[in-house]
Amino acid sequence: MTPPPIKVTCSNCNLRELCMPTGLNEQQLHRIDDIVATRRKIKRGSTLFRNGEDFTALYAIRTGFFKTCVATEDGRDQVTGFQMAGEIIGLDGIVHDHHTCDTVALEDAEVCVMPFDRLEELSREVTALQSHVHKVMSREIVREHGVMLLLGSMRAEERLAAFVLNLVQRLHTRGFSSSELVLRMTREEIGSYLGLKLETVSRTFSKFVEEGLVEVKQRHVRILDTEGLKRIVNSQHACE
Amino acid sequence: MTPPPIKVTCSNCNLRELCMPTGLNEQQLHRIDDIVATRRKIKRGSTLFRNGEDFTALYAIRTGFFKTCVATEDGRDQVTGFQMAGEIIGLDGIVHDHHTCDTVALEDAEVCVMPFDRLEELSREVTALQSHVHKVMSREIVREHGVMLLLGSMRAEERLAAFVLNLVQRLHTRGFSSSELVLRMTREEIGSYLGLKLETVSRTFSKFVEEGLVEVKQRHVRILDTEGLKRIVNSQHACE
DNA sequence: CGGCGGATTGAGGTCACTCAACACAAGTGG
DNA sequence: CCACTTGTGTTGAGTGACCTCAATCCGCCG
Repeated sequence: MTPPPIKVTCSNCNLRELCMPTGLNEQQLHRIDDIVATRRKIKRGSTLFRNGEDFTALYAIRTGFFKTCVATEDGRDQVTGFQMAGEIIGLDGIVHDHHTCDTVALEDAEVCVMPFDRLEELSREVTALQSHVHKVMSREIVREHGVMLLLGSMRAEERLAAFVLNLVQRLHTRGFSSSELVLRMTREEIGSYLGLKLETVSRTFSKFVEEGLVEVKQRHVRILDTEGLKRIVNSQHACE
Repeated sequence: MTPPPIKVTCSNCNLRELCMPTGLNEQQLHRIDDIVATRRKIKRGSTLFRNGEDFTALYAIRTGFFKTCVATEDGRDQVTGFQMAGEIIGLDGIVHDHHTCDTVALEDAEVCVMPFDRLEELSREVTALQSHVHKVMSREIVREHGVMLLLGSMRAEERLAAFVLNLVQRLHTRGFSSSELVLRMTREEIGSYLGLKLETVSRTFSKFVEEGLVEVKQRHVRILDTEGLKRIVNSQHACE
């Protein structure tokens, strides 16, 4: 069965700079430790929460990789984001006290459970925490603006280039290579996120390979020409 | 004989239910009046704030109609939303202390300026306000999920139908007709929001007219068959 | 080894785009 | 009052990017 919940502290977590406010004093840091009630492990393929479930907590990803997706009544669904270590998920649930999207682990994962009532309580007392919560939500809004721009005005090549660059950049800030990455999601999931069909994603990858921009072996991607990818992203009609 | 000037406050504002928390007691209500520092009038066509400007306040729309848009370096831009009375704008600015999008008045407008530091201060003391701020931000995140779904997986007719239904529904909750509306934006702005070209928007409107779903005379739209529009939105091709 | 999910590639179709002409309303100045 | 402009909206013809359908391939795992 599940092992007994392990008491963990933010104050000694190496992801602290990613998911918690910085510049706290000793006492504030210890108070923040109380926010994380438990950790929870999620097996690859299973959900952290589903559309319709009660909202009780935000989750900070400790390890692993997630996708979030929304669905229409008629069954279509749309991946709204991919999340990795240090990122916060569950913000969608605040407004109606239940979640409006599914969050699925794309590899075995572990999250810190932060009960939202406790988070609100403490952020009334610790200004830095309050500010942090606001910034986390605002960041998500800005991120989604970027996705809307991508979906609304870019062509396939631009979307995929932007996607790869974004992923590798985020991985880089987490200490990984800035030129190599392993995709944790299928072509279909990439396509759903980018508003493309999986075949188009595949073809576009192949085109990048032909042009010498990347090497692709299944889910392993090596970027050969970062600047070339950037040029694709911000030039509506690549003139070469 | 002009009536004595009535000080406009949140506590006697008829939009209170839309932009402020409900269920406050007398004392809390008066404290909230202090949030609104000033009001600001914005002429049609001019901006409330621009990408890059310092973030200092959120704005509650009292009257008028806005669009927000983001832009790429190479000049393309994307309308990320249309906002009307009672809605809150400026949330994008919180994360980096400066705004990352433009907000333009599509008709003469007036907003309540709510300095964000004061809002944070008061929401540390008034729980209902804190909760409200969180919900406003979460609502924006959920709204954007919906737009991503629209941009990522719907065809032109579905997008436009969803757009019109959304607009008229929001107008209806503000006391306007649920079957008639005046578009405050151009076809091009609608297209930018929906990820379509203006010609496609125009053609799709014409198609709706042919099918007897709506009447369109320039920017005046009368909905003849709400159910028909809804059917277009969630069952265009429900085969998967 | 065979089966299976995921990825690639090809051929053909279609929806939305591009380019272009025209319509229409409101405003401006003669 | 009209001619002219300007901004906006409509419509048509042709094109192209992406989709659909289908076959095949690859890596993984029992």
